[in-house]
Amino acid sequence: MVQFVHPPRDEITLAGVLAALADPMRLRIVKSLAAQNDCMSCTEAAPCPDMAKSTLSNHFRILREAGLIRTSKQGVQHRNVLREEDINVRFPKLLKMILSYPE
Amino acid sequence: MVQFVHPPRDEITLAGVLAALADPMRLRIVKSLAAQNDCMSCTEAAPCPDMAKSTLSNHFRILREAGLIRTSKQGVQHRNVLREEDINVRFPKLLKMILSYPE
DNA sequence: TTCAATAGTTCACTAGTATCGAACTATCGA
DNA sequence: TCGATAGTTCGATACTAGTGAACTATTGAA
Repeated sequence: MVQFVHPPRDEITLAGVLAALADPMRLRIVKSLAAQNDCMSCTEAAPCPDMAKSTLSNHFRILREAGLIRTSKQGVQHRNVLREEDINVRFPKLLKMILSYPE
Repeated sequence: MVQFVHPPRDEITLAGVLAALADPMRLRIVKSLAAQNDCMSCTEAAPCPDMAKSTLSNHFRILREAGLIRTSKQGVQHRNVLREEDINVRFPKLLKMILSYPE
C-alpha cells in the first residue's frame, strides 16, 4: 500500500516551493491543476504525453513533498489537487503571481 | 582575465530565477543585496562566514547566469548588484514578493 | 475466481550538479 | 618585487533527475 507524504502547512518552506516550481514541467502541472480548479489524475495533468511514467511520478512526488499538491487514491487513479489555500496562507500571493506569468 | 556572463533581460527565464532563489544561501545573498540597495563584494554578501570560497563563488555564478545579479570588477573585488529593474520588467512584483517572506 | 488492462510506484542505472579543499589568477600596497 | 587579498578554476566525492523495466493495486470482463 502506497503511503503519501504531505507536509503540514507550517512545514512548507519557501525553498521547497520555489525548487518545486523551478522545473518547467512541474510548473505546467501546477498550472493545469490551477486552471482545472479540481482534482486531476497524474496522466490528466501530465505536461506532455510522451513523458516516462516514472519521470511523471517523480515530478508528482516532488510537488507533493514540497506541499504544493495533495494526492489521494480513488480507485485505480491518484487524484491530485493544488494546496492553494495552504500555500496562500504560508506565502500570500506567491502562487497566483508565479502562475500569472506566461511561458 | 575573467569574463562574466550576464543574460540580456529578455533571456531571463522564470525557471532560472526560481531555481536560483530556491537555495536558502542564495536567497540570503539576494536579500543582503536588496537590503543594501548598492553593490557588495562577494565576501560582504556572503550568507555565512564559514562557507568555502569556491562554494560562494559558485552561488554568485548561478545568480549571475540566472540574471539576478550583475557583477563587475573593481580593483581586487567583484562588485555585485541586484538586477532589480530587469527582473521587475520581466516578472513584475516577483522579487519583492519573494523577498518579503521571513525565514 | 481468474486474468488482462490500467494507473502509478519502485528499482537500478546513467548523467548532471553541489560542495569542498587545493591550486591558480589578478590586483593592490608596501 | 613580494606578500596579502578576492575570486575563479580544478578534481574528487556525494547527491539528485530522467529513464526503462519490473512491480503493486484496482477494476472490469469472461
